[in-house]
Amino acid sequence: MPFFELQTQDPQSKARAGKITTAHGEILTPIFMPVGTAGTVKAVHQRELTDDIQAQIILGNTYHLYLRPGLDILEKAGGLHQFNGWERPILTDSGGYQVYSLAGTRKIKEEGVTFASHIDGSKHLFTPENVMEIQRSIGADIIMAFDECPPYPCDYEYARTSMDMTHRWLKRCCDHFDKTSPKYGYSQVLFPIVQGSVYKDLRQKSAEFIASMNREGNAIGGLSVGEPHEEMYETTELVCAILPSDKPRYLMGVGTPENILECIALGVDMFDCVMPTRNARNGMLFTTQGILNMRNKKWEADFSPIDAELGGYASTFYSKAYIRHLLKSKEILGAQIASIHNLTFYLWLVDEARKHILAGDFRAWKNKMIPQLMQRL
RNA sequence: GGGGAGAUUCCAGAGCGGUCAAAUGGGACGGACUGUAAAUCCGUUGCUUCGGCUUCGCAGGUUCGAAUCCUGCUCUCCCCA
Repeated sequence: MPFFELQTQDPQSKARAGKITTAHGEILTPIFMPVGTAGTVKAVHQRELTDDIQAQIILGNTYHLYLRPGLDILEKAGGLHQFNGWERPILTDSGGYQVYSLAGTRKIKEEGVTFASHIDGSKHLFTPENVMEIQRSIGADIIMAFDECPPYPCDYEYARTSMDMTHRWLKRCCDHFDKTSPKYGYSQVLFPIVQGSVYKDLRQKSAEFIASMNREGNAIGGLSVGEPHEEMYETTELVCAILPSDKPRYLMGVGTPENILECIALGVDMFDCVMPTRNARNGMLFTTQGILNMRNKKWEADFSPIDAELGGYASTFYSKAYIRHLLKSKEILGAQIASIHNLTFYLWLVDEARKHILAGDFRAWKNKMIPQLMQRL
């Protein structure tokens, strides 16, 4: 069984539909992957993820899981799947994003990155080699290379130096990955990550290097860190043109519904983002009709459902007024319902995209949907 | 009946002669959030024609100047009977 099967190429864009096969099941692409950093998609049960949201794969995070609960517990459990009861595929990020987000508490060297734990301040060195080991212990189906996600803006010299180091780290990741074995009896694959900030020559060089490593799939990192959308799209387009079309392309950390549809049109197959869950907890709902800030007074007495058209229990059973009440009262159920709804919407979005790719009218559908989905209600 | 404490801007609660339209919380209203240090963070919250103008239980008074000091009144709360 091939890891990736390209099923349809949209005639009017670079959009594709495909199928990824892992030891824990298939993933139909394009796909959105809910983020479950600490072994949980925040505020959402596994059963809700499968039955209501129809998530096909979720993320975990190397840095967070290594610090807590720790590798001994994960290994005793038999890996993350056994530990959290999620039987479908898992992808783990390598901690490369924490090199960016925890910039204040880490130090980068050629050997690796030393983090001061955000939990207790203790020092931990992450190297390409031990990050592979940690991800073997976590047991994700897809694991990520250890990289540096540089900030934006980022001057050319920094971007180039950082990219070169990420490439050297990638070789070390691949070497170590290839000479080690899975710990739980099923296979894992390693995705390398394109860097190079917003510099086209660097991105081209990086994409060529990453493609040459010939792994089962490839990722684009270092975007959606504050750059203008145009730069994000141009960079994604340039990189997608170089990354092989017979392997899945994963755009890390993206994004808004608009970002996702535009990048599907550029040839991206996989996405992840904290936006549907974090923003849900903070009161923002994404719906088929547009974006709602549920804390706004205008929903105070609106007893219509969140999104009747989307369907699904959380989106149709509860009224806007009730959700507003829960969120304003900081009741836990508000975060739960909002998170389930937003993820249901995100999975609906990529499923619709896939259907329209298969039907051959993706581009027209995308152009019609973006203004509708992004309007503020 | 006796003794004591207090009334501050939506609420709680600082302030105790000028630097006070009045700290700090909360609430309310608005905003941010993109490989999660996030159930988090930020802003606004008396009126204004932006010169100022009315506020700190009520009424007087002292003072160059009062939320802050004095007198009376009204109302709360606590303790003992």
